[in-house]
Amino acid sequence: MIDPAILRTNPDLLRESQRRRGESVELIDELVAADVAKRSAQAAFDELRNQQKVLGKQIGPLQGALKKVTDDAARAAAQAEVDALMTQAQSLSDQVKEAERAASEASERLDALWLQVSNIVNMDSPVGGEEDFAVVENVGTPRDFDAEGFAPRDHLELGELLGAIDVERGAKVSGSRFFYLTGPGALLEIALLNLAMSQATAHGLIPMITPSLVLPSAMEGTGFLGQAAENVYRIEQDDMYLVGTSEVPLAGYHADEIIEADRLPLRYAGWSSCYRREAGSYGKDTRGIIRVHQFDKVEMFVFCRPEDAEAEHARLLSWEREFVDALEIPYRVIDVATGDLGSSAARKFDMEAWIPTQGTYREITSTSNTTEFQARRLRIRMRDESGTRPLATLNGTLCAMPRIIVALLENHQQADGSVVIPQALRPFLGGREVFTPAP
RNA sequence: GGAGGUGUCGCCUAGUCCGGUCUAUGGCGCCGCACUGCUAAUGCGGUUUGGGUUUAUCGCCCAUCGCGAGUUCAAAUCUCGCCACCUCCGCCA
Repeated sequence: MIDPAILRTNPDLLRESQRRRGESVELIDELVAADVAKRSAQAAFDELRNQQKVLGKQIGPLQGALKKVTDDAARAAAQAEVDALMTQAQSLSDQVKEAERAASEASERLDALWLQVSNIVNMDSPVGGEEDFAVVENVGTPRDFDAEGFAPRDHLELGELLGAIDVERGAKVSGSRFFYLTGPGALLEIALLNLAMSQATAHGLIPMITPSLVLPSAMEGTGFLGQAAENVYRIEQDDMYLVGTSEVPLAGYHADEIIEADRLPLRYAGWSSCYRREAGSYGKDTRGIIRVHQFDKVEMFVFCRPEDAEAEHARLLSWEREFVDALEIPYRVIDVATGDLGSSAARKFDMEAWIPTQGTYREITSTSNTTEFQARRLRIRMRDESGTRPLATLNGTLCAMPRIIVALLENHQQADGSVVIPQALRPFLGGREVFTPAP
């Protein structure tokens, strides 16, 4: 949700943001009208309610006094007075109820519209759709397998050769897009987890293991029930959702809280399974584990002052790069275009790893500055000298297991199908230097 | 899953039986001011959150007693549903 004051002071900013996203500009006009309607309905109710309270305050004492009157004539007079007030109060009560109904309807209409508005884009984000990203930097050099004299195997072939990945049995047990990590594959994930967490704690992030099943409020608050809703698993029987990222439980962690400014920034590294329906991606990435319904991920999440958010965003990106650098994987960083930001992000940087057998870069991390958007929806505020106000939240992938494993296997493979383990990972694999094909 | 109990403005707490000066009591903490060599102590005032009104200050109005409905002229208080926590029982990795 966006600061409602912007609607009154600078609606054109909202219109421009919607335009850049390729979303409805008319929505802002509806919003302006609904905002006016809501305020006037609320004011009408407030006024009537005030009258009702004033009247109510006269009735109580009068009724008390009535009991003490002994003189018959005086009693009748007092009774008449009470009756008159009661009559008045009764008709007022009907009006109050009607005004209250109107006010709450107007308020719900306004809220419903607000929920449709995506975050205001950062004006530095490249404008356009998925293909209109800007490349920020290329890091590392893809290997020249021709020069090395062999054709690279893809990650699935390598994974099966090493006894590390089993998608066939994944499909047998859970259907397509599910997999097992076996033997060295399982050890590799655990090592990656440990490397990620040791880096995260070295930077002062608080390690977290989070719920992966959440209430609708957490899902809605993080903005995943908008355009992204079709990719979310819902447990209908209990009205809960499986999270697609621990961003959801980490953001929700401080919902409804007011955090003292001197505790900020609060930085977390959450570990959880992630579930994605991958609706509408039939036929895409059907081979291997690039696109799966369930995987594990270490996600960074930050709560900070809004004025620090951009610097914090740069910091998250630098930590993502540090991790991928340590794994010696070639990659590029892209500045995601406005049409591809998702509803919550004002700006987003993705890291894309070079995948030799695809001859292209594929997304392995993503870091978003969601400014105050999620904090407003989740009612997370901070308190400093100037009072109480929403804070900013940011998130970034530290290690999404399947895609890191894909990049690792493909980029570090050797002609005989073995895979060299990057130096940084070896301490977490008992000093092992290479994975070799199972006999 | 069953039975019982609890939920009040940062923390603790009064109020709930029996609806109306509850404009929610008191303490702690915190903020401001005063007093005082300094500190401490003391005194006075302030201290939930959100919205509206106001150029702004001051102020005024509305909502908010776990959440939501209901009864009533009027709900912290009565009724119903839900949620969370605690105790006991049952079941369970």
